[in-house]
Amino acid sequence: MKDYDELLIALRRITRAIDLYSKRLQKDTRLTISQLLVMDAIVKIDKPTPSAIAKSILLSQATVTNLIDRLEKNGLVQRKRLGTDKRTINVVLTELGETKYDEAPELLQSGFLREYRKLESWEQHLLVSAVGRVASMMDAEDIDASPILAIGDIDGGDPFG
Amino acid sequence: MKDYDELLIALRRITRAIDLYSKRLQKDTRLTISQLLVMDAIVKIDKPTPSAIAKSILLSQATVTNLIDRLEKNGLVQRKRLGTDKRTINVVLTELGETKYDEAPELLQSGFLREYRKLESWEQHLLVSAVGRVASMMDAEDIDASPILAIGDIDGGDPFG
DNA sequence: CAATTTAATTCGATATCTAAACAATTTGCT
DNA sequence: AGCAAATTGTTTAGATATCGAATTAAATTG
Repeated sequence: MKDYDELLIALRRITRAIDLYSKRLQKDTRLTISQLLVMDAIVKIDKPTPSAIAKSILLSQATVTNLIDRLEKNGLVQRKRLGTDKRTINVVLTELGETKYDEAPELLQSGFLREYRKLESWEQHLLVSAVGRVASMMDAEDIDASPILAIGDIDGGDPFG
Repeated sequence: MKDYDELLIALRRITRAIDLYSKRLQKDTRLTISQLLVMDAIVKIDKPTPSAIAKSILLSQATVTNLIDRLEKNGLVQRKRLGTDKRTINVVLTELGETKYDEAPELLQSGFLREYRKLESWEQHLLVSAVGRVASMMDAEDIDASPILAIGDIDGGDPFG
């Protein structure tokens, strides 16, 4: 039993719940949470490029490319080269994309939102601030993050190539 | 701007931080967080079968099969049919697996743990309880979870308030 | 103009799920 | 007892998400 076991479990429950919700969304609407976030970013960012989208929703560029691929294949967005810099791509919603976006469901489980909205304002703030605190502690740059020492090399390979 | 945007962002930051840490672990030690959790379960459960492991670490059986495959391929665990019921499989650590398990790093980022351990006990409890609360609200069975309505209905909204 | 930087994509992994397939056991009914 | 039906344990198949590293193409710099 480690001192952080309970926290670890709670975090995994959350991660899993979000994943399962995303999969249910996909089944019902053909859109996952991540795909919806991309569409949301497209709507809200000025000239939405893949890199700008990635930055705004905290995903790697590679992941965003992948999500745009999928959205494009389903006819919800289009890639366009608009600017003078021919490397950059602008992503726009198609008409179908606009429609789906307007009809899009919430990004968190309805059961959760129902509960959340029942809370007193101070309780909501408490939760948000606690979760935000954990997030900050967790994604802070791990500066002394030299290799994790515990483990010797598994395959006996030469560490210096 | 939705009332839960901030929470959503914090949750995504956490999810991502965990994922990135898992990938770094994999690079350094050839083991991911999930794989370590499986090994942990094998050590702690009495006669560890895939289904018992799945239940104990909150993953689907299919995912656990996948993780065991990988651990087995790397020589860390073995599948054995021990009981009278020939359907069930027991998973055991190999000698190498034992060694790696003993040397295994923490399951949360060292930076996080450092911060976390600096907190007063009451603060730790506050965080754990807040995160736990969110987890409960999130993975509660969404009973009325008939299809997600938002899509294409929009004629008067939530039938139950 | 060569070298470097930047934007995007491709590549190769892993994790994760549901649904379907398979195998072995248990149950139920005659 | 005997066999079909239902259940249970595991794996397979087919998706998506996600990343870092390598690649490609275009722009910038020296």
